[in-house]
Amino acid sequence: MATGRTHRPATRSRGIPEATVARLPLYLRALTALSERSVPTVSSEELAAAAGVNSAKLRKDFSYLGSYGTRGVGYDVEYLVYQISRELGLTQDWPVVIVGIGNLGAALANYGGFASRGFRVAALIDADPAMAGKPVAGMPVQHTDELEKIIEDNGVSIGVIATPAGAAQQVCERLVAAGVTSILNFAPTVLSVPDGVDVRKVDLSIELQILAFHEQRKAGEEAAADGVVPPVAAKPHRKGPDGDVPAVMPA
Amino acid sequence: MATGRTHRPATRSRGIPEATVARLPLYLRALTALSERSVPTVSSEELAAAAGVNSAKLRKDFSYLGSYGTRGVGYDVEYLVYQISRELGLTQDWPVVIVGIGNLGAALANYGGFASRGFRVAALIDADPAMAGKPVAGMPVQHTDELEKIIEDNGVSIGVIATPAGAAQQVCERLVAAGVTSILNFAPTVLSVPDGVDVRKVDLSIELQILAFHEQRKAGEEAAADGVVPPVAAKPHRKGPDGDVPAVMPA
DNA sequence: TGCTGTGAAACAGTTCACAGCG
DNA sequence: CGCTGTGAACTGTTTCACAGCA
Repeated sequence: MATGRTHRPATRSRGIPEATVARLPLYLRALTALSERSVPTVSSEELAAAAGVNSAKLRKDFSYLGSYGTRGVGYDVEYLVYQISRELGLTQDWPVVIVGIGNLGAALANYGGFASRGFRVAALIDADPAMAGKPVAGMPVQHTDELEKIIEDNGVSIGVIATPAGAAQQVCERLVAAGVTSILNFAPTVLSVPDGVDVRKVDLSIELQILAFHEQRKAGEEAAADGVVPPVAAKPHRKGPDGDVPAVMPA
Repeated sequence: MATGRTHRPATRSRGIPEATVARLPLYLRALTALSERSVPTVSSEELAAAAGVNSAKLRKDFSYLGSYGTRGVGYDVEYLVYQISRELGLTQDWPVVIVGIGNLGAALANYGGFASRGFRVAALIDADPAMAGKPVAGMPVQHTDELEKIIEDNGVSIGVIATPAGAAQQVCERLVAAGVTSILNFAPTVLSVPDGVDVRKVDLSIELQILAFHEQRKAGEEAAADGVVPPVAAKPHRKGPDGDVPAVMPA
C-alpha cells in the first residue's frame, strides 16, 4: 500500500544519513581504482576529486563510519575499501533475479559490474514461453512460473524488474510474496509495496525530462541576454485563458 | 573540471526547487494516465496517491508553478498536463544522440518512452566500424567520426552516453565541444564537465549497493531481535587491529 | 463544505571554519 | 605542519495545520 515507504526513521546513534549511504558506492569505486594502481593512501582532497564531491562532504561522510583516517596523512586505501564494503554489505554476496528479459533485461544480464562486487545473478526470468531455455549472458532464461521456487531455493532478497510497465506491479507482488525485500525497478511505474520493502527506481524518461527542464532554462537565459522574452517568462499567477494555452483548456 | 556542478544557485523568484523538478515527470506520468482514461479532474490526494507521494508535498510542488487548482474541487487534468509539460520544456522536441550502441545502448534505442514525450533519437553512434550502417531500432548506426557533424546538423543539445567506462570521459568531451550541454551518463564513471553543462548519471551498481546496505540492515535487525549480535554492531570508534579486520590492514 | 495554497515548524543535508592529533 | 574530524551555521526539503476561496 504505502508507496514511497523506505526504511525506518533513522534511529539515533546507528543511523548513517541516506545521502551518505548513496555516496559510499562512489567512494568505493574511486578507492578500488586507487587500490588497483597500488596507491597506499589518499587525502580527503584527492579522493573527493576522484569521486566528484567536495572534501568537506567526504570527511563528514566518513565521520559517520568512524575515525578511519590519519591526521596529517590521509586514509589508507585498502583499509577504507574494506570498511566501506563491509558497511554496504558487500562482504557477503547477494543473489539477484532479473525479471523481464527484453532488450533492457538482457543488457542488465550482460552488465559486468553485476557479478563483480557482491552481486550474483541467480536467475533470469521471463513471462514469454518462447524465451524459456534460451541462453542470455550464458544463462538459460526461466519461465515466470518458476519465480517463487527460484526465489526460495536461492534465498534471493533482491529483485530487478525490467518488464513492461503493465506487468511490473504484478511481478513486484509475486517477488515480495516469495520473500524479496529489495527491488530495483526499471519499469516506468510507481510500485506499491508493503512496509519493510525497499524500492529504488531507475527511470530513463524522468532523467531526460529533468535535463530538458534545465536545458530549456539555459535556452531561456540566452534569449533573455539577447533581449528576447524567454519562453517560460511572465507566468500568470492566476490561471485563465489568456492566449497562453492552446486547445486544451478546462471544460 | 568542476564535476558535480549543476545549474545556478537557484536565483530567488524564478527558482523551482530541484526536488520539485525531479517530481514533475512523475506527476506528468500520472496525469497522462488519467487523461487517457478521460478523467476530467483530480484532487491533490488522488493524484498524490497515483504518483506515490503525499498530498502536502504535491500541493507545495504545484504552488511553485502557480495557482492551477480550484479550491473545493481539485485540478483540471488536461490543463495541468499542459502546464507541467511546458514547465519541463516538453512542448518542444529535443533531438538526442545515443553514443555507445552495445547491449545497453541498443536497449535505450529501442525504448519506446523516448520518442513519445518530447524526445527524438536523432542518431545512434558507435566507435566500432563493424557496427556502422547496421540498423538498430530501425536506424543505421553511425561511426564516431561523424559525431561532431551529427550534433551540429541536428542541433542536438542532449547526449546519452552508454559506452564502456573507459571511453566515457572522452566521448563526453567531444559531445560538449560539439555543443551538447546536457548529458545522461550510463557509464560507471564520474564525468568532468565545464560549468554550464548538466550531467545526470544512472548507475546500476550504485543502486544495487544502496539496496544491499538496507538489506543488510534488515538482516542485522532480525538477528538482533533473536538476541544475536548484528553484523555491523559495536563499531570501534578508534580503528585498530582488533580482530575485526581481515588480512587487509594498513602497512 | 471541501478543497487548495501557504506560512511556519521540523527535519535533513551541506558547507564553513577550526580545534586537535600524528 | 598538514591533515582529519566535527561542532555550528546555513541552506534546502518535508511536513504540519489552517486560512481562505469556489
